This record gives sequence, structure tokens and C-alpha cells, in this order.
Amino acid sequence: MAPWVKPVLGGPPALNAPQAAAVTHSSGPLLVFAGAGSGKTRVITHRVAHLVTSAGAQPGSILAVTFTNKAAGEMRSRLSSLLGDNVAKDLWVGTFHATCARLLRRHGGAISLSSHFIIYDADDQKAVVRRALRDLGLDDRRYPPRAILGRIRDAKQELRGPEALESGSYVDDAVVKVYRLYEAQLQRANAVDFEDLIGKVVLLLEEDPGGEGAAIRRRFGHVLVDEFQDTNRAQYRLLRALTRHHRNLCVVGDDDQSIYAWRGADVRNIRGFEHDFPDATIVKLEQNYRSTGRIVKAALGVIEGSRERVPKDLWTDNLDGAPIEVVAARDERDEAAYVVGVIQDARARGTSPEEIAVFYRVHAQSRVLEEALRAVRIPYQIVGGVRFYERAEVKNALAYLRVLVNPKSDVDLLRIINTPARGIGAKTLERLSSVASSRGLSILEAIETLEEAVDDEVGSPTQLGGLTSARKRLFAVRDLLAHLAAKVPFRTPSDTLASVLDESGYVATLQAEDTPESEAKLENLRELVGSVRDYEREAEAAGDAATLDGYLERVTLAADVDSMKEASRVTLMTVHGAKGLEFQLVLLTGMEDDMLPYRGMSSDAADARDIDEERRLAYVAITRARSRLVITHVGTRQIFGSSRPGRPSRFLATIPADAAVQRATREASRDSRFVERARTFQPPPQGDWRHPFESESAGSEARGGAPGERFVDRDFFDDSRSGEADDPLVVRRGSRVVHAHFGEGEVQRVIQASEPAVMVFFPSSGEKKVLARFLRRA
DNA sequence: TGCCACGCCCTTTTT
DNA sequence: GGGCGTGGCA
Repeated sequence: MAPWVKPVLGGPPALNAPQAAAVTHSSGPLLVFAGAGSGKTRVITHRVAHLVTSAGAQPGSILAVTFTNKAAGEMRSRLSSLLGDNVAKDLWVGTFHATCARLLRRHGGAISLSSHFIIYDADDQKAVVRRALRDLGLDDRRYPPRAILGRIRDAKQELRGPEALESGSYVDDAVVKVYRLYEAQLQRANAVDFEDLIGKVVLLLEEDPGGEGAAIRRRFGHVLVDEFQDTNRAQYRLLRALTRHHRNLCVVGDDDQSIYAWRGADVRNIRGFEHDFPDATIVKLEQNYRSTGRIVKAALGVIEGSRERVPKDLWTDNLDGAPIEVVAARDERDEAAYVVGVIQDARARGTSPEEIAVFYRVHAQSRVLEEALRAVRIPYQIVGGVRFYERAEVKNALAYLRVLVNPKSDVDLLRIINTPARGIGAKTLERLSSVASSRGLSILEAIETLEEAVDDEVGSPTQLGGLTSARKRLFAVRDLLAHLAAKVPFRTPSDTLASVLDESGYVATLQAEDTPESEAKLENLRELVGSVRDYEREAEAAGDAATLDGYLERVTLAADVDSMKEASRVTLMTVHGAKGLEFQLVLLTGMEDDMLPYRGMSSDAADARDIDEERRLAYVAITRARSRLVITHVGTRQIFGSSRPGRPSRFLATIPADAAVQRATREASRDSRFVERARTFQPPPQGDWRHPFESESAGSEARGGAPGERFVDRDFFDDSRSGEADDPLVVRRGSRVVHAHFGEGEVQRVIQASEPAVMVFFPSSGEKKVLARFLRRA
């Protein structure tokens, strides 16, 4: 038996006595720093069990929140086995979003939210933003919907309304206007977005309209949170508001595994917990039960380079295990071939495929790996990528259902009004839309007014907004929907879906297309009907009524969980997707600077904070491995259609030498220069982010500055320089400038290049990169 | 109105 | 390399 397959652990034993006491028995605020592999979820389940069995808490007064459905499901099943189904069924165990949705359905009336509200996902949000931009007459090339929505989302995650946003710059003003319309649109549609689910519960709790906030607060005597480092500001405020009186808040997390800052997670929630709760009991779980000694050591080496972290000394009693293999490959194909070789070898030694995972930083890396695996017929599954519920045909079908439940939902109506094609084009929709917004109606209501206009014989073409010719087609859609909606109460959800697909002509249209693509779409629609049937069966088993509302909520709050089967397949996924999982053998690919740490096309250097998040990502990846870890990096990588040079990631240099061995593939060995570089590089001194290779291979690649060198994006034209110039133009972000051709604009950022240049936003023509010498002060 | 060709831009992702 | 959005054309 190879050393690395030797069993090294037997699952987390009981906590040591003082820890156990603190974790299960302490009262008041409790913060548990649970290092990777230290048995974090156990903390919550055992505490809950103790609260119920020994502390006399009512199961219904305990709320345990997680981030994913999967985590919630696991927690629930563990609690069921600890406490029995009968007790566990009364506990509130769920994701932040599902829990808040449940509360809002019961208490949302106080903030005029009908209990049939629907939840808009990212796509719906974007559609609302696009429409708002159109209504405001703003060009969506100059104001990219994605970016605008990003700003709105950021604001909502901090519970800031449009009035609380900065204004003054062109973009800021646009954001504020779009945000206002966006909110109005959601309210009119009786819809909420993911941020609202949290935000509106916070509103209920903090403002207590009709006593509903107090009612929610009374409900819960204990609140427990998993993966606390991933909470955003709004979620933190929710937790504080919920526990304001009794302060029975138990949070478990690991700041070293905070990898979601980019979507709003605020690591200050965990790092600053002690500040907000000075009386909190703090426990650190530092013993790792998962991985070999060398893996733990490597992980610790990597994470210790962080600028800021709560110190934790991860250690293990497990055997040292085999050295980590750091392998240089020539390019991504060579890397894939090596990965395949390792997998074949491991399988031959008896490692089962579901114990093997291949990680990468971005999905784009998966293609080459897939090809290599397919070539030798190794079964694999990819987690992530395009999700089932995000496919266009699935979203269309769901949009029909959502309109039936909530006819005011314009986003959904607009999605299906011309699906399948019914001759209702952009022009018609634009007119309809403006009729609707000018009268404060939903689109469907606006269609109704066309009828009134006809009945009254007063419908002048101007009043109808030029909609006379499309009227018949619009009425046909309205009648179709009315007909389907009338039958909803008498049909099962799956029958409703089936008749929607049939009577709308959607299926017929796809069948007529008769292409491989249309066949795939039909297949997906059949699967969707199947998923509704599954839901109906589950609801029945749980003794609940199966409703269309119920199904839609589940789907909107669902993830990719179902797709990750226990089947005997090798798993391919991004490092983000790997959090919370563990495998016997992990292959971490693409360990190059620019890939991990990742840097996109732009030459902007990441700042130290971004680098630290990438470092934590590497830490998460490493700590997923139980007994064997193989890390690969390449000399050249083709990605996104072009080639970039690869150098070993700076993080590799922080793995202690006695934990790893360096290797090269046969292909890579031929390039002796690359191998020599890869073999001999040294860790950079602390605090110096210059890559070690940069000095050695100076001038070998012309790039926009050394990696890691800080690009200054403000005060670039500082006074020391301006002294030499004839016209000292000092600009910084936000400065107003004038360009001879584009007119007045606003500086977005300063670009470091051979000649000073800036990105300027011109309201007349959008964002442009211009040389500073063509600008003057506004 | 609908189709196709062209060009752009590219992280990570739950709910 | 590829998905998506746009703009030109039938």
C-alpha cells in the first residue's frame, strides 16, 4: 500500500473537555473559529442537541442558518439522527434566504408584501435594470447593466437605499435613477430580489411595523450560524436584530476560508465580532482531523502569508503522509495529460473515482481537462458552469408559471410574451412598456386598457400609442394566460406546466425546429416536468399541499446541489465550488501567478487585499485533500483564445520545503530553462509582492509592469512630476476633463503606460482610454 | 420581425 | 474558445 493511502484518521473525536463545555454549554454570544477540517458543523449540531435535550429549549425556538441548501440539508439530517425526526422537524434549519422567505410570507403583510410575492433571480434583476435604463433613455453601452446592477446590489447588501448613495458623477447619478426605478418596478410586480429577502426582514425587525418585528424576534430564543465568515453586512444586521434581547447568538466560521468578499461577504463580521460582542466566549478549534501532516503544514505555510488574520495554529495528529507533489508541465495539454496519468495510477491502486477531485481557478480551464479525461474514458462530473435552471428554455417555462401565479410580474411576462414567436416585436413592447409606466400599470394591465379603449370607442391612435395593429396578438396572449390561470387551482403543478408547454405552442415550435439544439431543449423541458413531479411527491410525503408557489420558491432558491451525485466519477470543479468538501486525492491545477492568484486581462495589479483572498483560495484548495495532493503549473497557458506565459504561483514558494517535492513532466523537462526557474525559485521576502522570477528573467516578457507592482490609480500625476511639465495637469479619479473630440468627461482611473493615460467616461460616447496630453482641465 | 454575421470580453457564485 | 449582444439586411 502506498504511504498516502494509509488510513490516517478516524473522524473527529470528542472535543477536549474545556472546548466541549464552551461550545455546548456557554450562554450568550459564542464565536467559534473552526479551522479547516476541525469538525465545524459538529459544533452547531451538538450545541443544538444540547439546547434541546439539556437546556430545555423548544425546538421551534432554535434557528440554525447556513448558506447553501446542501449544508442545510446535511445539518438537518445530522440533527435528525441526534434528536429524532420528531424533534428535528420543528427546528428552523435553513439558508439565510429560505428562512427569510418563510418569515416574509408570514409577516410581510406589514410592509405591504403580499404572501404570493415572487423572487427575482440575477437574470430577472438584469432585465429590470435594462428596462429601467431604456425608460430613462440611457444607452446601455455607456452604462453597462451588469455594472449598474452590481452597484445596486452592493448598496442593497449594505441596506442602503437610492437616497443613501453618492451622486455627482455621471455614473453615480445614473445608478441612483436606475435604482429608484428598479425598486418601483419590483414593488409593482410584488417581487423581491435575493437582497430584499434579507433586507425586508431586517426592516421588519428594526422598525417593527404592526408589531411584526417583535413577533419574529419572540419566535427565536437561539440563533446559530454556519460559515459565518461569508455573511455580508445585511445578514450580520439581521442576526444582531434577531438576537438583540437575549444575545444567544452562536457563530462558527474561519476567516482563513473567507473567499467571497467579491460578492459582499465581509470578513470584518467575524474578525470584529469580539468588538461588537465584548462578552462573547471565543473558542478556537485548531486540530485538523482531515489531512496528513504534510498537507496541514503546507496549508499553514500558505495562509501565514496573509497580512491580516486571526492567528490560528492548525495542527494534526495524523501521519505526515506522502510529500505534496509540485509538478511543472509545459502547457495546459501537458498538464491535463499528467493529471490523467495520476488519476489512472490512483485508480489502479484502488482509489475510487469519487474520492478524486481536480480543481481549477476558472471554468475555462475545464475544457482541456475534460477532453483528456474523455479520451481515456475516465468518467467525470463537472460541478458548476451553466446550471439547469438557468437554461433559456427552462427559464421560459418557469416564467410562464410565474406569470400565472403573479400576473403583475413584468419581467416574466416580457420574457414569454413573444416566446414562441408571435409577431410581438421590440417596437410593440416599447410602446406597451411606456403606456404601462406612464399609467403605473403592469404590462398585462396595460394590455387590458387597450381593450377598454376599443370598447369606449375613444381609443385614438395616440392614446393607444400606436398599438392598434399588435392589439389582436396581445389579446391572444392575454387570453391564453387567463385561460391557463383559471385552471391552476384545479390542476397539479405538473399538469399546469404540461398544459403551458402545450397550449402556448412552445413545445410545438421546438419540435418543428428539429435540430439537435431544439431536441436538447425539449429534453430539458421534459426533465423540468419531471422535477415538478418530484416536488409533488416530496410535498405529499411531507404532508404539505403541492402548489405552484411552493414549487417556484424552491426552484428559485435551489442550487446545483442535485447535480452533484454520489456516482463513481471524478469531480472537476472550481476551487470556490470545493469549499466544504474533502477528497482523498486532490489535483490542484493552474498554480501559476495570474491564474492563482488570478488576474484577468487587464493589467491592473491586484492589491494586497485581493491577493490575500486568492491566498485563502489556495488554502481552501489545499485543505480539501485528505491524503494526497498534486499541484501543477505550466510554462505556457492558452486560455480565452490567447496564450500567456506561466510562472509558478508565488504561493508555492510558501509551502515548506520538507512538505513537498518538485517534479516536471517529460515535456516540461525538455525546456530546461523553465524547469530550472521553477526549481530554484525562492519565497519572496514578506511584504514584497514582486514575483521572484521577475528579477531573474528581466526583460524576457514585455508586460505592463512587473506582476505585483502596485499600479497607482490615483494621484498618478503628482506634483513632483508636474513640475517638469509645461502644463501640469493633475488628475485623479473623478476629475473633470475636456477632450477636443469627446467633450467633457470624468476620469475613471489612471493607467500606467509608457505615456500617462487615463480611462475617461464621456457622457457623449462612453468610456475611452485617452492619453493624458490630449486632455485639459474642465 | 427575424435571421445571421460580426465583434467584444472574459473570475470566482449562493440564494 | 465561446457566449452574448448588436446591427445590418432580407
